[in-house]
Amino acid sequence: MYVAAPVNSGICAAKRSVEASPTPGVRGFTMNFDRNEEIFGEEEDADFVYQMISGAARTFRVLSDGRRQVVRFHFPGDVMGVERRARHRVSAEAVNACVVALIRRSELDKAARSDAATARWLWDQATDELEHLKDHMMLLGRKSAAEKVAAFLLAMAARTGGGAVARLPMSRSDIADYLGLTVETISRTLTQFERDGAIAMTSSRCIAIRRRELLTSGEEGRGD
Amino acid sequence: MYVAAPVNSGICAAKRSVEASPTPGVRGFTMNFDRNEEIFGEEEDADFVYQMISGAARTFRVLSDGRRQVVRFHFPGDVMGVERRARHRVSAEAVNACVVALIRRSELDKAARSDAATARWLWDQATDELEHLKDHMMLLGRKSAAEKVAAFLLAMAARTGGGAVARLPMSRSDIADYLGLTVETISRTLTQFERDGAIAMTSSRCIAIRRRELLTSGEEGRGD
DNA sequence: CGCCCTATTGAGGGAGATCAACTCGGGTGG
DNA sequence: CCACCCGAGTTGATCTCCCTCAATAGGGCG
Repeated sequence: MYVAAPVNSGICAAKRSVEASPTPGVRGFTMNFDRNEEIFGEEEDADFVYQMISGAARTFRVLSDGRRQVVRFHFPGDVMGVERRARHRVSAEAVNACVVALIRRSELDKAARSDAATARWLWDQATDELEHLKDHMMLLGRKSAAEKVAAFLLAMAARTGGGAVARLPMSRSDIADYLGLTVETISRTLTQFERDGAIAMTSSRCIAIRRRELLTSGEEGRGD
Repeated sequence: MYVAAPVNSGICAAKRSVEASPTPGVRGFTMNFDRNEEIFGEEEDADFVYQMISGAARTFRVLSDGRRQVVRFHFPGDVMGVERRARHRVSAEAVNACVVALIRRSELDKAARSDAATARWLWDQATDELEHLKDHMMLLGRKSAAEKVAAFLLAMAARTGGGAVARLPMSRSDIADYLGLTVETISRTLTQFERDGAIAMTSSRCIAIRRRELLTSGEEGRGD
């Protein structure tokens, strides 16, 4: 069950700073967010596109009864808030303290119309997300808990430390809502992986891959 | 909503025919496909973008052991095969006999660079699919079988016959692989809905919505 | 009419959820 | 420095929803 995180307001004044452009041809500014702070909300006007500079964030949707689905975790370089319509379709929160570059959508659109590199960048961001979501649909709809957790560990390991160690900035609850499972199942599955010798947990947020082959059954091996 | 111009069918012998453009500023040609025929395959070169003229199609991915996830059903006006990379990430098949317009990707890209309307059209297609996939992730990850089937029925009813009747061109197996369930569960859930008086099944492929309120619990009511 | 594919129904089992207790670890204040 | 506290994580017991396996019923087309 998702419970809204307390948001420390009142420090917004100092948080905004003029900054160099993280994207081709468009200037933006950065904001700092604390752990669990909202970056933007579902149904909010999609006036900005957000690019992660440092830290990690999650985008997600919540049902009226509190069930939550994490759509994606975002790391430095990743973009959030690219939408078709005037309003966001997901909410975004900081997983840990992070810095985010905000680019005004109107300026980005204008730049994209004249600058091919910006248009291309925007297109790549959208189609990159499409690919990710298609992959993740296969996982959500058709994979077992063990396969889900294994795939997640390998993906997290791939993006940090050369694939040998998965560092997890997010909580078990975040992982559960990302994989369509519960925290208990995440925990039990990791314990089982450790018993099998597939992984070693230095701490709950730092997991070494010991025997990759035990985690790769059901992998699709596209390797791009 | 894009409505297809009438296309002269019945010329299956010569499946390819030069045809007018379904998209702004780009000429394409159409092809006819029989039920269950492949339109394009995963890992095939993404040389074309495909627009449905008539009939229905499914895009999907398959794991090595045969598990299948249907990503989306496509109806007249919908586009398939918009990709970032050089190869398709999903396969597409005809659900029933259908006509599809093929637009060469290289020409579409060229047109998009010079023509704002084409660029806009391409962008809308991609972001439209993004929205759909985000909606569907919530369904796959966090909804019960009854909620999944109910949402599917309402979505299908919405696109045919003013929302009162859902006409289903696809099989139970297609629906199951779309919703992350089994055919048996689909069947049982529909039977239960009928017992509850929520629906009436004229035939297995034609379902009337009788008491919409019984199907809308857990709906998110965005209404756009 | 008979065939084959699709859909439905039934019985039983299992993967993962739920409910509950306990442990761990990091931060805070005395 | 240590006791305390509180959130995060783990573990256990039980339940249940949905899957699996199996048999039966339609329904379209030759």
